[in-house]
Amino acid sequence: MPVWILSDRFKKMIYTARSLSRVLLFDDVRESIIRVCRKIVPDVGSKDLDTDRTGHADFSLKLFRLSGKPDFDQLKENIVITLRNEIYVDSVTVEGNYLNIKVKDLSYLDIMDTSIKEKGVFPDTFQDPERVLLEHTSTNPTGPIHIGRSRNSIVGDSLSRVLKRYGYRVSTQYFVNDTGKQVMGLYLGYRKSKERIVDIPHLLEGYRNVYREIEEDKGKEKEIEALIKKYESGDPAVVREVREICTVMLKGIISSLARIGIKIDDYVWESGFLKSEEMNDVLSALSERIKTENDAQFIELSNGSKVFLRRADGTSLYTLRDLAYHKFKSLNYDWLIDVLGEDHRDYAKSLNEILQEMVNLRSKISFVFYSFISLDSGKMSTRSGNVVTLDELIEKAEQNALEIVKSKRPDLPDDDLHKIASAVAVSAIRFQIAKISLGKELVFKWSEALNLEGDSAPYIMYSYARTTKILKEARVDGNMSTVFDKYESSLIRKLYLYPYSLQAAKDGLRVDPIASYVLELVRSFNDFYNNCRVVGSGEHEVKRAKIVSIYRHVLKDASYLLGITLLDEM
RNA sequence: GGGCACGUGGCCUAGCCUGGAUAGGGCAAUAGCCUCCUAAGCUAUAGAUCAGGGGUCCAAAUCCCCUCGUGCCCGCCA
Repeated sequence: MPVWILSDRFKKMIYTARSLSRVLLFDDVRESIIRVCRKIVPDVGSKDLDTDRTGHADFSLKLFRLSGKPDFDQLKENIVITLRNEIYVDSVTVEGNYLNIKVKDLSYLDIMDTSIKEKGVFPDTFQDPERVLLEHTSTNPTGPIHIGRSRNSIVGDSLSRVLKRYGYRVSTQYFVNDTGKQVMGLYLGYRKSKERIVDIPHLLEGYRNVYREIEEDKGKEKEIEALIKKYESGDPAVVREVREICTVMLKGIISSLARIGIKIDDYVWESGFLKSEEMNDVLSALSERIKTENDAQFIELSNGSKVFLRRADGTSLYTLRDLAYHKFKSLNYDWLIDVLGEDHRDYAKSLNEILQEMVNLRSKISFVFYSFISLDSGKMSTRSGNVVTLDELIEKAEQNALEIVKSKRPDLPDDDLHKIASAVAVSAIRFQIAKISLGKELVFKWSEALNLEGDSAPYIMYSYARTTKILKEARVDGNMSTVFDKYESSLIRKLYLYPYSLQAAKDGLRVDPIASYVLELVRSFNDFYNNCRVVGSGEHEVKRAKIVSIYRHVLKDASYLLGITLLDEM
C-alpha cells in the first residue's frame, strides 16, 4: 500500500507556476509566496523575496523597502496571517526587517516525489517551440584539439544539454574551417613534405615547418595566398586534397571529443558557403554598403571600423563566410548561440551588427565567451608546440585514476577497475572545466587536473555509489514517518532548489551554476549520510529511503548535464 | 594609445546581474574519526584590508567614478 497519500491535497493547494519560466513545470513555492504577498502589497517584486542562504528560513521577504509605507505594521501583519494559511507554509516569523518563511518538509518532498512518480522527472518541462542551434568547438582542423579549446566543447556540450533539459529543441553544430590561411598553411606543409603522408603527426610537422619558414621570411605567405586562390577557383585536385587532409584532422578531433562524451550533431564545412545561395543573399543585402580599398571589399560599421569581406585578389575572408553560415543557420533555427573564445568578443559584436541591422536576420543571436586556458609555460599554441592536447590529458587522467582505484579497490577485477578509472577521469576533466565561470582565465596545472578530492567529479560520483548500496538494502514500502530532523530537512530543501539552478543556467547561458549546485547538494547529502542511518533505522527507514531516492534522481539529472558518468560502485 | 574582460585567505573558487542578517566551498597545513548503509568521505583548528581609493545609500564583495595589476582584441588571420 502506498503511503504517499498527501499528494492530491498538496497538488490542489499549490499553485503551479509557469511564470518563473515558460518551460519548467513544478510547484513553485517561491512564486506562490510572492503571489500571496502581492495580494496584500501589490508592488512586492521578485527581488523582495530572497531564497535564504543564511539558515534563517527558506524564503525571506525583505521588509526594508516596505517599511516606509504608512500602514506598514498592518500590512506586515496581514502578510504573516495570510501566509500562515497557505497549506505548504510551516512557519512565518518576523526577525528584524525580515519576514522569514519556512515551508513544510512534507510539502517539498511531496512536490518532488509526485513529479518523479507521475512525470518521471523533477522538474518537468514542456517542449518549447523555439528551435535552438548551438555552435560550439569549431576549432580549426589544423591539429589535435588542446585543453584550451576543449573548454569550448565541454561548456558548449553541457549548455546544449541544459537547454534541452529546460525544454528547448536544440541541435549542435561544428563549423569546420577548411578555407583560409591556416588550413592552406596546413595543406602547403603537406605539399612540401617529401613523403606526402596523410596522418596527423606528419601533417602537424609540415604545418609547423611552414609557419617556421614564414616567421623567418614573411614573403613565404605568398605561397599560401596562391593556394587559396587555386582552392577558391575550384581546382579539383586541390579541393580534393584539402578535404582529405581536413577530414583526417577532424576525425582526430571528433574521436578526442567522443572520449569525453561529446557528440556534435552536424559538421558544416566552411567551403560549402563559398558559392552558396546564403553567400549571395548576404552579399546582395550588403551590396549598397560594400566599399573597396585597393580592390579589397569592406563594409563600415556604425563605430566607423572597417570589416573586410574579400581580399584584393577576390578571395573570401572569414567574416564573409561566417555571415553566410549564420544566414544558413537562421533559415532553420529561431535562436542561434555561438560559443566563442574571448578573442572573438569584438568580432562577434561586428558580426552581430551586420547580421541584425544589415542582413536583417530573423533569429535571435546569443554569444557565449570563455577566457583562455594557459600553461605555466605560457600561452598555448599548436604551431609552437606549447600545448597539452585533450588526448594527453585524458590518458594521464585515466592512468592516474586507475592507480587510485586499484589501491582503493584491490578486490575488483581488472575490467571493472578500467571502467571505473575511465569514468572517473572523463568526469573529472569535464567537471573541472564546467565548474569554473567562463570569465575566469585558467592556468592549467597537472596537480590540480589530476586531483580527485574535494570539489571534484569523484566526490559527486562517490555519493551516488553510496545511494545504490542504501537503496539495495533499505525498506522502501510501509508507513512513512513524517517527522524530519535537521539533516533530512536541509537535504530536502537543497533538492527542491534544483529548478532554480536550471533557471540560472539557462538565463545566463552558463553551466557553472549547475556545478555549484551539485556540490552543495552532495555536501548536504554527505551530512545526511553521516548523521542519518537509513538501513535498519526503524520508523525512519521508509522516509529516508524516499529522500535518498529523490536525491539519486536529482543527482543523476544534474550530473548528466555536466557530463559526469555515475557508477553504482566505485 | 583605445576597447572588452578579470582581480575574493598561501593557491583555486562561489556569491556580483537583481545591494540587506555571520563572505560559502575546495587544495595545501595542523589535530582527530573506519567492530556502524564504500574514509574518493566526515569533524575540528588556523587562515580574508572581498586589488587600492573615492562616491551613492539606512545598508556595498555586489551599484557608480578613478587608479593599479593581469589577460584578450584593435589583420586584405580565423
